Amino acid sequence: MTDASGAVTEALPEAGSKRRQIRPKAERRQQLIDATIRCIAQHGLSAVTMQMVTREAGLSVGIANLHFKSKDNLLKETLRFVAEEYHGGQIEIMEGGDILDLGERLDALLDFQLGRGVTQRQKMSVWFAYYGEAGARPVYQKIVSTVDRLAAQKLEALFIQIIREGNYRGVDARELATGYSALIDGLHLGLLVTPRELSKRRARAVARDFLRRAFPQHIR
Amino acid sequence: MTDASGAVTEALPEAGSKRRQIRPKAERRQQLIDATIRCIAQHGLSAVTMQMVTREAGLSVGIANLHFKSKDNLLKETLRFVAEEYHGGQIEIMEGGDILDLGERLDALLDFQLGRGVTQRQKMSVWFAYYGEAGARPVYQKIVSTVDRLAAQKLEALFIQIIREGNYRGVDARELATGYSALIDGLHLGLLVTPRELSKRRARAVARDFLRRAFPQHIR
DNA sequence: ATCAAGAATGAATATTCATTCATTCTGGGT
DNA sequence: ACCCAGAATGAATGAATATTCATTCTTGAT
Repeated sequence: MTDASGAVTEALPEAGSKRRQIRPKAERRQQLIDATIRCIAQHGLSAVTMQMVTREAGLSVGIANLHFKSKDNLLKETLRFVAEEYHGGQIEIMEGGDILDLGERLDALLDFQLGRGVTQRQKMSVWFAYYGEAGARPVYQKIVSTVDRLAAQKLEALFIQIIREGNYRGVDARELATGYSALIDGLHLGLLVTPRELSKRRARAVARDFLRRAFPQHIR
Repeated sequence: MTDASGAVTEALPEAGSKRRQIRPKAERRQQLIDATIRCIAQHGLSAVTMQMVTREAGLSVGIANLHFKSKDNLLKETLRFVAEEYHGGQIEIMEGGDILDLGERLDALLDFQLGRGVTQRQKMSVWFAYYGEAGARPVYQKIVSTVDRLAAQKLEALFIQIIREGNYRGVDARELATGYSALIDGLHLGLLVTPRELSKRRARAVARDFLRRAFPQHIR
C-alpha cells in the first residue's frame, strides 16, 4: 500500500502496529502471564498453546521461551501469580490495621472473596483449571499449599479474636476456619459451573448466613 | 515360537495374553471409561492421550474410536458416568425408603459424600479435572448442571422435612442446602489439593458441625 | 465344516504443537 | 553518527497425537 507521496506505509495502523518494541524483562513476563490467564479462562487449560498465548499478548512465539524457559514453567508461574494475588488480598484484609472492628473486618473479607474482583469468570476458571491438575501434579499442590497455609493461619487467628471478644461457647476456631474456607471454595465452584443455579447475590447470602450462625453478635 | 509338537504357541502367557477377545459393546465402553478415569487421576486431564487410555484398558488404539466416535466424546461420556454415579448415590440415599429416621438419613448422606467410595483421590481428581474445564466448555457445564439440579432439589426436600419435624425457626431450607452442597464440594477440594492440611476425619467433623449447628436436635 | 457379521487390530497419515536459533531490530551509551 | 548488547522475531524442526481403514480374527449360526 502506498500513500499520495508514494512512500510505503505501515499496513494496518489500528490493528496493532508491527513496530518491534523493546521492554524490560519484568514487564514482558507480566504481559505473558496476563495473556495466559485470559487464554485459560477462554479455552481451558488443556487447550492452551504457546501460539495462542503469544498471539493474545501481541508478541511472537519465540519470546515465551526467552522469558520463561518452557511452557511448563509459564504455566507454573501463572499459577503462582494467581494464587499470590488471591491469598495476598485476603491476608491484607485479615491483618487489616485499617479496620479495627472485627465484624467489619469479617465483612470486608467476605466482600473480597465473593466480590467483583475475585469472582470474575476469568479468575475462577484459572483456580479450578489448576486444581483439576493438582491431583496429578505435585508442583501445583505445593504452590497452592504454601500460600494457602498462611491464609488459613490468619483466618484462624481472626476467628480466635472474634470468639474471645464475643465470648462464644463451644466453638472451635480451627474447625470453623476450615469450614468457612471450604464453603467459599465451594461457592466459587458453584458460580463457575452452575451460574444459572447460583447467583453472586445468593452466594454472598449463604456465606453470610454461615458466619451469622457462628458469630451472631458480630454479623448483622 | 514353536513347542515340541511344532504347533505355534502363544507368546507370553503371564504378561497379558495377546488373545483377541470379542466382547459386547457395552462392556468395552465401560472398560474404556474406567481406564479413562484412572488415566485422568494419574496423569491429569490435559495429559491424557488415546494411546494411554487404550493401553491402560489393555486394548488397541483403534477400538476407542470404534465405540466412542472421538476422544472428545470419550471424555464427555466419562464425565457423564462419573457425575451420574455420584449424584445417583446421593439421590438414592435422600429418597431413602430404607432409612426412616431423618437424622440417620442425613448421617448416611454425609457418610456417602465423605466416605471411602467418593473421596478416593481417583474420583476426586476426575471431578475437579472437569470442573476446571467447565468454564471453557459449555458441554461439561450442561452435563453437571443437569444431574446437579436434581440432587439439589432432593436435598432441599430433605431439609424441609427436617425443619418441619424439628420445628426449627429462622432457617431457610434452600439457602442451607446450597451452603451444605458448597461446603462438601470445598471439602473435597481440600482433600484433593491440600491433603496434608485436611484429613478425612477432620473434613467429616467440619461437615457434621455445619449440620449440627443447623439441626441440633437431629445431629448428635 | 463352513461362513458371514462385525469386533478388534495397529501401521500409516495428517495435523498440531513446543522448542530452537539464525537473523533482525532497538535504543542507550560514546 | 556509530556501535553493540541483548531484546524480539518467526521459519524450520522434530516429536507427539488423533484418527483412519485395510486387514485379521472370533464367534455363533447353519
